[in-house]
Amino acid sequence: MNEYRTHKCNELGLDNIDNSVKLSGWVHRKRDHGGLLFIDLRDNFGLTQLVFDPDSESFNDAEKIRNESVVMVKGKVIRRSEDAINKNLPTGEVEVYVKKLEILSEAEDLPIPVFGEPDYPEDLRLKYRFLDLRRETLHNNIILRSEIINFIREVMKENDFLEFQTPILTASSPEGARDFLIPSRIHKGKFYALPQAPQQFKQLLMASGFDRYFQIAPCFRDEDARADRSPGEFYQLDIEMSFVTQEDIFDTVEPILRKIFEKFSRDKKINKKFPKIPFHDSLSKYGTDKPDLRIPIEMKDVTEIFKGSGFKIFSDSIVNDNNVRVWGIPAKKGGSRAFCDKMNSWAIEQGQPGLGYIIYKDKKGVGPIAKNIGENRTSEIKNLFSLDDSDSVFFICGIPDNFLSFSASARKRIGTELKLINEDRYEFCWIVDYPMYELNKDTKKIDFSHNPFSMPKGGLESLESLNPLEVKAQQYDIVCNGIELSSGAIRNHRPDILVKAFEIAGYDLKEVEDKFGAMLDAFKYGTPPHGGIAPGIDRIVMLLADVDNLREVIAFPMNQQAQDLLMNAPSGVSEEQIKDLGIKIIKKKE
RNA sequence: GGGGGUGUAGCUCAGUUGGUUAGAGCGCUGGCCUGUCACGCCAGAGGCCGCGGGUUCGAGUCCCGUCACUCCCGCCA
Repeated sequence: MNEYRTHKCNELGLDNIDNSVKLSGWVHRKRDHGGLLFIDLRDNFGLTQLVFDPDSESFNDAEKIRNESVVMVKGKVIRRSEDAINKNLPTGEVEVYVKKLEILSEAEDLPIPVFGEPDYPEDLRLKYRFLDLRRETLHNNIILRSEIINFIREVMKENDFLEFQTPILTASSPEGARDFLIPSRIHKGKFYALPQAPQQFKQLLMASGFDRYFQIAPCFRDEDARADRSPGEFYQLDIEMSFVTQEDIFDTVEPILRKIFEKFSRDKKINKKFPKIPFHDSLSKYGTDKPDLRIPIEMKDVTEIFKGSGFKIFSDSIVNDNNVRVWGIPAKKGGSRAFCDKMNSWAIEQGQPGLGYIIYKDKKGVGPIAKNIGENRTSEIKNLFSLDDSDSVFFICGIPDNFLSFSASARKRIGTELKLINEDRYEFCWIVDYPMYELNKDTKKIDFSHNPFSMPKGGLESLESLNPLEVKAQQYDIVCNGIELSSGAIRNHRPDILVKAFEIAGYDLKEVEDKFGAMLDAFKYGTPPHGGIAPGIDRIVMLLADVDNLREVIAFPMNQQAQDLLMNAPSGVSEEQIKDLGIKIIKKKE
């Protein structure tokens, strides 16, 4: 092949017997028998076993070399004897008898081992990320990521999307997350911001007549991290389309996502048609707008059944406050005292008063609640949830807004504990009909609940005639296995409707012109109806790599405190640099 | 900003009711070993028990504080 190798480390087989070959790679593992020495040589592609015996001139070098050193060997491919074949290795039928070994780069003692990839603390893995990245699992995840992105480009191109680049240094925008700011040297006292998403740019590209846009877009938000949220930066498959309705976007994006998942999912199945679940239905069935549909549990409102019943804790609350609801969470095969008590103590740990339940056995319901509400109501509940002997049902009572997130985690907990989750599936759904506005709990003012640039359902008319909290947006999310992949919307491309929409949220015309002048301007000179979506690339790869942490699919991630332990960012800078920018550091006092 | 978890050898972890010299496996170093592929066997080095303070005759162990990492809440149009 070249000066360093004739073959890669996954290539040699019986066809190459007696060939003289050259291989280069890392010393993965040594097995030294004194009179005979084996080295597994590793490169990006695979492993090949090297053999040395004391006759080889390089035997001494090979004995001394440390793991993870980079070497080049010259030798002859020989057939392994029948009992020495390693079936786990694609090259396991042969080995290379080494005549010459040259050390290209010697490794010191390793701070983290590559071979066997034992668990190591994450801060060490991040500090020595280049070693961590050599380890098989992470190495393969990053290769998978590359292949997925490559395939995405192919599929997008097939669907007539053009790929664009948009600015990284742009202007701060008032809505949304905290911006990363870059001080301007030329315009002292002014700042660029890193884009939270290329939202306005992609809409401007539609105004510029490009019809279909996509970008593997870096997005920057200065917010705190989660396991499924990197601090600082992440990538979106950013999509925008002209002359489309919400349905057109579903019809385009759903097959694209299915294609990507089918290609890379190995053995997991994808649901055939992504159900469209209205936001409010999702909340009342699953307690969240990112439901994990692998859990076959749907909650139901059972307030009417408890009203006037003998279970005073619930029936009194219902009478005292119109907004109080009782929800039931069915638990198939959860009808054991041990399980229900376990759930109850878990609920108490979560700061709840408890988690009441009915267990069904011998054709009837048992437990304190069943006793208090009587046989009729107990069997009404049984029928409502189609329950049977050895099933149970849990109850949550209160104001839904307050218990929503608890109900969602209870549902998830029940599903996990009873092993009801089907791990072999990707269950996608669309969440639709998001409310346009919501009431800010602190200020009691009306806020945009999601993207302020979404087109309200019913256009100007509904903004003018409906209670703002009733207005739905042409806004949607796509969710897979309980992970929100993306939000999207049909955009509000009409200046009159846009101004009205902002007016309702308390912005006057001048503010809108100030902050979104370019877009508002563009809309004045002929802009097609358009909309889009932006699925998170990191999360897609995370799902496909079947890991539960984003750092397992990002080559050089930051830790949870938003530090890059490898490059040592963020770091201090010189007085000179600070002065140049015309800014001052306020020292934190101890 | 708040809450939970963790912190003992390079790593993973054990360490009894507060009681002598803090252990094991992996890794590392040295030695032996011609068919291993998680090679094997023998020996050795390696510890501020995260850090600071307190209680006690005595603290890895109890108390207070603090730091680091991680998970979650807030936040993420």
